[in-house]
Amino acid sequence: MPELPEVETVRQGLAGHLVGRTIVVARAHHPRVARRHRAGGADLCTRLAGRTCVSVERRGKYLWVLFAAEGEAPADERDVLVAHLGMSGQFRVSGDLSGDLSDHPHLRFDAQLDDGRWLSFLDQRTFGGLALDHLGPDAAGRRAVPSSLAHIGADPFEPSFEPAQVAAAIRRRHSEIKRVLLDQSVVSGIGNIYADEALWMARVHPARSAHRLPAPTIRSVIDAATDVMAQALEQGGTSFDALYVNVNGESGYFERSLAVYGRQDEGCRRCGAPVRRLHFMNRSSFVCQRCQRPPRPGSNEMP
DNA sequence: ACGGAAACCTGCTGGC
DNA sequence: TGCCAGCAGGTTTCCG
Repeated sequence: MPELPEVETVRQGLAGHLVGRTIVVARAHHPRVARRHRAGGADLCTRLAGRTCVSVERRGKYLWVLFAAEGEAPADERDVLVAHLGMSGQFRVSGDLSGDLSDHPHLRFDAQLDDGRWLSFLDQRTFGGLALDHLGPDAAGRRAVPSSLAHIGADPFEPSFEPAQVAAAIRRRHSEIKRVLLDQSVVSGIGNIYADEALWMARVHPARSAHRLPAPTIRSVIDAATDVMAQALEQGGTSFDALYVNVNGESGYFERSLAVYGRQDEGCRRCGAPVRRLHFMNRSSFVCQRCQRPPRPGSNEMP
């Protein structure tokens, strides 16, 4: 569910409530919420108690809370709480529209803060999760990120993101362009919705070979992805239903702006031809078949 | 290295 | 009304 704009909306909301706050007590309510924390949920909660939040950061679809140093850990090795929302994760802060969540059927974790508020993590499908980690250098050596995220590439909103370099990396892949866009190690933050929107904007069919696309075309796909995610962020992200909401329990409004995603058999907003739904990589892709021409079978498109 | 499929989950929708 | 298949915005892992 949540892609970069939705996760960034959550990050901003969390930062407003968590920075400067200390965790009084933490509780895990479902075993899967801490499955990435090797020592388990009880250990996670014990270690979180007493920690003070310094900042909330993000790369791609991952969030992390940076804690104030305990002892003499160097600044670039500090402890963090890493979070991923998976398909249906939500962070909520009490005092918002949601009221008391302690009996919510999807409550997986919560923590009381020193201002009396509760931070709650709800997750219907339990693909999301939390883990304690520490900072370390990323693969490019450009930014301190949680050690478990070292393999994730920079996202388009990071200062270290170099569109030309990323375009070249994409072009080296002998794979379909949509598959490469969804590979978080190349560029992070893009999911199924914004991949389809970016490819539509750039008039590129998702099954085209990344290797055979002209460099300027790949660049235009990257620029389109950046633009569409920036526009979505301005509107608080994309919400189809109550599964995606910000920390106050409110929906985003970008759904009404989507050009192709979820618009099967409706008219392309550019040329009016019907939007088609393709089954691709075990998921759905939405394309305008007039604007986005498929690779010709005889073109040696996928060598 | 690449493509495909399955795994991890719950819940909703639509067809019969 | 009930049942079942299909589907959902993500990531990881295995297999050929």
